[in-house]
Amino acid sequence: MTTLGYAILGLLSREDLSGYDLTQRMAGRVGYFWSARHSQIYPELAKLEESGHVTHSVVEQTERPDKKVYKITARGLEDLEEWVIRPPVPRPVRDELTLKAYSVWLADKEKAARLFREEALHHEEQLAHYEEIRAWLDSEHGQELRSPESPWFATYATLRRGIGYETEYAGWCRWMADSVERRALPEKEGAKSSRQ
Amino acid sequence: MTTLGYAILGLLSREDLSGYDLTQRMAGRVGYFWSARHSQIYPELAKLEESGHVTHSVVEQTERPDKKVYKITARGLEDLEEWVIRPPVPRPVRDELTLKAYSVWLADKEKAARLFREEALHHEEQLAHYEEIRAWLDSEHGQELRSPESPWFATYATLRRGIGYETEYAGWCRWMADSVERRALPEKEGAKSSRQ
DNA sequence: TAAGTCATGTAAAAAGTTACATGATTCT
DNA sequence: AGAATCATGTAACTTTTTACATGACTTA
Repeated sequence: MTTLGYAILGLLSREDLSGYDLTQRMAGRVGYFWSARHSQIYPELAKLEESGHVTHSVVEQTERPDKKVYKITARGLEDLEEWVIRPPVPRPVRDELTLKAYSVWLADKEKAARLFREEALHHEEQLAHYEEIRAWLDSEHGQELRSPESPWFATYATLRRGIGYETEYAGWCRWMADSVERRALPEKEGAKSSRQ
Repeated sequence: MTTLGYAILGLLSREDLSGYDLTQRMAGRVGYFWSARHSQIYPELAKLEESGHVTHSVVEQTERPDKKVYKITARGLEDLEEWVIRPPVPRPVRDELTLKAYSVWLADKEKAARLFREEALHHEEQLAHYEEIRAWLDSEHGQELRSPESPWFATYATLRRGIGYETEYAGWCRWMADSVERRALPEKEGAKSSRQ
């Protein structure tokens, strides 16, 4: 099974969902660390059904088009559980902005600084968004967040990863912008700021 | 042009290289944030030559097979410079371990802790490797590291990103391992450690 | 009435990985 | 003698993105 298959099972282990619902979840939530378009999701659901990992039932609606609601099977849950603790095959990181940084010595410094400031803003916005979710999670599911058996703990765990990732990325972007303008702080200070 | 094309131009802007050399660089160095196999590199070089971004000359060798050494053209340098300051189209992040974390509530907690400890080790090893390179860079090119016109500054910039990334990732893995075993520190302490 | 949302698919193209293919030289 | 390195390619397959396709209902 593909990683996308497990991403779908991970969502269906929490609630029954239609292909359309899954597409929405893949844009937000899970989409922060794995994503897929509906053109990938619908065929994958068909494969998951054929292999016995999910089943579906048609839900008739009057005000909306009818929909197929998918449910994870016992087999699906088993395979998902087994996959979670299996070491992932290391995939190469691909980060275009860092690749740009590798050639930044050739570029117009003012424009480069503008680019990295702009990117820092994007990551800070994403960070603010994560912090909002964190505040909501904390107020609504405070206790469960510390219980590893709760799906809310798992949601919180991925959120923490997102917060750490964006914090580090935004800090690096700011350091880059300052550095290309030769406004870099002395070495030790610079290192501190990029790590927050 | 594809991002891979710019990755290749980024390497050729620093030195003339054969397809084989480029393949090596894509495994280390640039490979830390962009990578490609030789089966992708050779066809891409042909395209870059056709579009006038690179040229090649055959270097005859006696002790090794002859090789084609590629050189970036003025056109190639121009396009590379322009690409560096162009905002990257945001691509979705795909991180399988974080996806696993999203379903960790279903898994055997002891095995999950083992997984995250193992992954923490991998990231700590990568971090140690980066720190070695940093020490070497500092001793060999100390002054140039602060000059944004120097390729060594650009190398150092990407290295800093790698160090920040691995530091954050390893910290999160440790926090995950501790948390699934319910050995998590109180909230504020946990947050501190995951950010290093 | 036009734009947006709900809902599900298929097709074509691009990007990336794995496998196939060859051959000389060098190191163990 | 066999494994590893240097050196360059192609083919098949998988994964992902973009585009094509349709249609009902709802909101502005």
